[in-house]
Amino acid sequence: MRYLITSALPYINGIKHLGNLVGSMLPADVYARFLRQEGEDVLYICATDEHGTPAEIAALEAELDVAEFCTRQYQKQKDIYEQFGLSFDYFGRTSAPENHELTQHFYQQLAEHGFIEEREISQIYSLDDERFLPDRYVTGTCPHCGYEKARGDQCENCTKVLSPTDLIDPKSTISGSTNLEVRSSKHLFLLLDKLSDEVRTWVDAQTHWPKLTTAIANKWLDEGLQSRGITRDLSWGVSVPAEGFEGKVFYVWFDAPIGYVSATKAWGESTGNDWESWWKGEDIHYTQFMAKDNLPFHTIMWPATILGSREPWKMADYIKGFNWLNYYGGKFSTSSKRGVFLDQALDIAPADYWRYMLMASAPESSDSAFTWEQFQNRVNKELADNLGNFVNRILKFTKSKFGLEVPEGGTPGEAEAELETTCKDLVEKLRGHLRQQEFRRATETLNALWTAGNQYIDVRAPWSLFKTNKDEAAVVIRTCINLIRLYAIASAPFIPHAAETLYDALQLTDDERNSTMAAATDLTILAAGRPFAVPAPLFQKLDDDRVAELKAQYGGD
RNA sequence: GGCUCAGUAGCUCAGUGGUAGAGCAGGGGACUCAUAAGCCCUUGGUCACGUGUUCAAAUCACGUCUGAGCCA
Repeated sequence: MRYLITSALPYINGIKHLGNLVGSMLPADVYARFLRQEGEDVLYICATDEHGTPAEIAALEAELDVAEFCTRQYQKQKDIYEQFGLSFDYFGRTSAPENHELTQHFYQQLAEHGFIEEREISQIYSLDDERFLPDRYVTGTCPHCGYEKARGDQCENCTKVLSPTDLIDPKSTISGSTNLEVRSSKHLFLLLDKLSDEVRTWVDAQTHWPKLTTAIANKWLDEGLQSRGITRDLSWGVSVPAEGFEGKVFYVWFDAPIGYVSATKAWGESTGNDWESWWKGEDIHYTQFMAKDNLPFHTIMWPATILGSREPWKMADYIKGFNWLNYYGGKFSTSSKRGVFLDQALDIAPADYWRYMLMASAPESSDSAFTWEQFQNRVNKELADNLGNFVNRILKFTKSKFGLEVPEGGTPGEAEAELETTCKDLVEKLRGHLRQQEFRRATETLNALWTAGNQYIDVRAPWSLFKTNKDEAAVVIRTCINLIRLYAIASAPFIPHAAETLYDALQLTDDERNSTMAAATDLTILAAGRPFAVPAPLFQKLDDDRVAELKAQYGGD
């Protein structure tokens, strides 16, 4: 079995926030790292989603050509994800040639099998902007309540749904121009209604999906699928290979999921691997990660595209959907700049702190809250006190009493056997949770594993044994140093940078680093006489003053 | 307006028919190797409210209230 993993494609228009990270890329990365460690064949693919009006608008604001804008933003996002330790096998772009080619291919397949229809639709055209405007890019006075900044899709004041032609004194959000007119043009529609039964059959067969995923899929199916436009009058995007559609492109929702396939193709071409077998092989288990707003696209629209293509592309075996991570009661929001963005996060604390904290409070079963106090609490109590301090107390004690080598003498006894049993049980639990992608439970189990070491050392009290029975103390220390290796390996999917620091401190060989966590529960592998170093404390605590400062700076209350 | 989800300990959240749970916070204790960390013990709940189904309800049904979100 090979494991294909994708996380929802981050949109190109700006740096993402913690809410984006926790719901897609981070859990996918933890899962990918875990499976690789288990010796599985893994391919983890992601890409930036680059087409659509918001990208064009953002480029205008930045006074850049849209292609240039996207290239810069792509590089920025890619750098940040690397700093967060996201281990993509390939991080592509939907603007890449492979995606143009495959999008046109999917379209042609759909057209050939009768799932595409041409229709005439009316849209607002801005003469000064020289472009069609999506409904929400037109503002004006609401005919119902008189609110002057009502959007063309809905009035935010009275919540009535509008169409842009309802607005009094409509103008372009982009330029403020009032020089608007209604123009009709031809567009292509994907006949989702004709694919509805096939999609439902597929959804019904997915008995192991999380409740949230199934609920959203069924809701869409029960309401009845409508055909959806897949083209737009824009220049930035994948051109439409059909007569009379010159100058039009595919709508972003159509070409974005194809980015999973096309980025895999780009990976294959750049590494000389057989990319197609990952999408058409029989031995593939495919998992998708995303936040709940993306579930309709991945449970309905994208599967319909694949089914309608009449080609054997791999469909998701498991779709892990996440709820929202809220920031003090409201949503994180890119457009209203609310919450903590990834570049800011890295200025505040190292990546591992965020990785751990976010996975420990991942919004798996319902929306969950981010607060600075909770961040402080998890970092201080769990990372610094439970794990970091354990490493520090062992290595410092060993250095001062025995020197910088694993001490010799004595033989493991009953307490060591008991500890090993506890570790084996907890590691099996942890592996189970990770296999099931239960990330909060996984971090709880990881904490229990760290606690087991603190319990062991407190019961054995090598600081007392050292005075009466040096050999016994040496046994405890050897066991604890092996425990540190187990901790590094078991924690590595969550906190890879800290794990690396521990590998280096223990001066592990490549083989000793690349062990499975199950094999690392043997607490006698690192034998007497091995050298080690004492690293600086693994995690720095956040004090109350710092938290108050962050709350003030980021508006948490 | 329709729909979905949520309401469980001071806080954050687990828990889908069988004696209410975890972490943190609070209280007490023994220890001292360590980033005053760790370990042991412990206080704390009318499971939003009401009615019903059941031998048995946090859990199922209906209704109400509150909050969040989605859709038209």
